[in-house]
Amino acid sequence: MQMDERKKKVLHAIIQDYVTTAEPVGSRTIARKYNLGVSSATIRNEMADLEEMGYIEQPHTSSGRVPSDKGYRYYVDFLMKKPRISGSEEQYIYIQLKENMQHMENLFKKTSEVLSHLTSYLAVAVCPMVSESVVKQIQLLPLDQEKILVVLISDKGIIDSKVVSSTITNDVDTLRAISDILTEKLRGYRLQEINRTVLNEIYFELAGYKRLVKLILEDLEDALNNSKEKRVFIGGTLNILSQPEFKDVERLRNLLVLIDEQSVLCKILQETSSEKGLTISIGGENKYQGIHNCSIINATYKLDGRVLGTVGILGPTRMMYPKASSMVEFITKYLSDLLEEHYK
Amino acid sequence: MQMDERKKKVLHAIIQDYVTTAEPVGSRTIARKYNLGVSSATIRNEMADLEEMGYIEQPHTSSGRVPSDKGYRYYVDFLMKKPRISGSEEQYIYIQLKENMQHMENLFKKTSEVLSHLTSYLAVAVCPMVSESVVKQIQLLPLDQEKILVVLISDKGIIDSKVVSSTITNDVDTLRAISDILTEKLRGYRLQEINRTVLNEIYFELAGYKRLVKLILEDLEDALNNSKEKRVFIGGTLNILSQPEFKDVERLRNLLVLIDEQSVLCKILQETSSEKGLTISIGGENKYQGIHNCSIINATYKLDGRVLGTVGILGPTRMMYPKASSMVEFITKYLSDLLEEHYK
DNA sequence: TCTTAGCACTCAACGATGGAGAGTGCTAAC
DNA sequence: GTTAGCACTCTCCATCGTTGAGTGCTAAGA
Repeated sequence: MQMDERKKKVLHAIIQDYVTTAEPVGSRTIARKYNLGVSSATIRNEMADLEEMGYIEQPHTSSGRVPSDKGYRYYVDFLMKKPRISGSEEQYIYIQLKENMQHMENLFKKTSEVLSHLTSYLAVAVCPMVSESVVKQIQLLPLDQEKILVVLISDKGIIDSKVVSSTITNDVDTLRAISDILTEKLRGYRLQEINRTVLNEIYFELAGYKRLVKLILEDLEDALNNSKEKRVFIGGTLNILSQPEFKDVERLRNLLVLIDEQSVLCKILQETSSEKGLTISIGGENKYQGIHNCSIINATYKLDGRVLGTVGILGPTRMMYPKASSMVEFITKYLSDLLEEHYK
Repeated sequence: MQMDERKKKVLHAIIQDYVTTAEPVGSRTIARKYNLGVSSATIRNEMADLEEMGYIEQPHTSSGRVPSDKGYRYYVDFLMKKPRISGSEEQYIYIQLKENMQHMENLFKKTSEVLSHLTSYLAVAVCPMVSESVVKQIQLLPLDQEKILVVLISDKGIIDSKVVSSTITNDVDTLRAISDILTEKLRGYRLQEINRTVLNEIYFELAGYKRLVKLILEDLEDALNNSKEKRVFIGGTLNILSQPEFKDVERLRNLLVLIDEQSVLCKILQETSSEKGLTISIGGENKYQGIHNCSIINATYKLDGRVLGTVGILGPTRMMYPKASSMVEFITKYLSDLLEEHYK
């Protein structure tokens, strides 16, 4: 069977209607609300065809039709038009994000808030991974007799600070000297690139402070390992409660588990995203079982051509794809611009 | 009417049964399961009395009884015995918390996780307020041509670091000099005590860097203001989904709003807690409307005799008060010990 | 050949009906 | 003061029409 113009229009109408009402759509509704110039009987025939082709489904005989994953996929790929986002929304994004440029974490926290607020879905923003950062400076500060503060500064201003206990020294000048050597040796490396050779050099030069250096390097490694779970921000948890598909507590649980275990969510987002712009995963296309009735729209932001992280939206399969897509696209583009401007 | 021994036993039995089953308790159930040595008819008479006194309620004629807020209050005040927590639980707490002593934030995050895990309710841990901290050191580090990193170190190792833009200077030695002056002037003050006089002194001594100093002091103030919302950790969100009282999405929403707006939750906890140990607020005793069907058990932890913060449990009014109380009490006591040991 | 009006059919949703069961209050006997 | 017995109440649950939205099919019309 072929997908002719009228079938496309009918499919489009069904999806539009279903997305707003969340109720199965009948042939009469289509004939009345979307004037395609034909009667409900004709629509009925088209719908039977669309069902045969797998684009729509019938929850039970004698109910209206509901789009299938395949139907949404066709819609997303060929039918929908991404709207330009409105001037006021644009302004809102500009203001909110610019205000929070200072701290990387605040920036992405705000991003998730803004995105969820503008779309009424769940929004997820993944901070740039520490492992992608380039070491800029390491500074040791004496806290008191036995404690030293280690501050790690990266090119993107990501800072990890940690208190390390050491009885070896707390002399300001000694610590400064150690800081300088560490900085000199490690500057310019990405955290994940730091290798045996460099470490050996450091151990050699700072032979007298081996224990202390070891603690500091362990700290670095910790920062690497912990970074993943720490750096996911989720906004709009409450929004999902308004969606009729989550009126059922058991379904809700699936999602809340994800929110609770941020690392899983992060992984899903990372895996889904592709290098080139916007990605949309619909229902069963998602690998993770728990979100087979959800869709994810996400996009990556970049600095210097390198992909730094992902921002996305998670909502029911019955989602306002055009608006959500525009939002995600716009916000990641703007994030890239901001980062470029600020850290270049 | 008087509260005699048998009435106490009946009330105790009703509460015990209702807490485990979540179903209204009938006279026969009491007579069968809790051998009080009398028949169901006698229990029935006692229950009628207890209802008249306001300790129990009947959802509708011909259903069993349910404890009222007043009933729980009587139970908590006079009937329940707080159990000693088990050795394995004790060990679990010791290990989990000790492992996370390094970072204040990790410690309290873990506290909320441990507490929620051991009780199956929602657990909330409030980090020591920054405003209670005493300034120990302020350090300025040059990041690049235009940016300076401000690190604030307090007596309890709480650190706030922020990037400040300034074109005035980025000379290492100048910054060090400024750091020293700031540290000297502010050391020993609690953040909330920093007053006009001190600030004027600082402005006077650092007249040439007024703009920079102003930025830094604004940073301090920010740290103060933001600290509240940042420093609440909530564990066990998923636990509440298992409670039958939250099978209804609308009720659930009330709680999730609280979790989303952590500042409110924090405030509730602060207001509820009293100086002297454990506090229990039952149902309607809570001021906040949204949790009139919840109870809060919380206690404060201290350092040096000063109350630093609060740790608590939030669950349905139908709660395992004895176990939860013991847990909260034990964990706050242990937190106090840990802090004493570590920061004294 | 495509479109449409008409009609019989299906099925979820809703409300009414009527036991079954759990629990109560009251009374009278112990 | 306690208890057995009994009538009564009310929720819960399953059953059963009724209603209404929607379908598929057929036959007539363009």
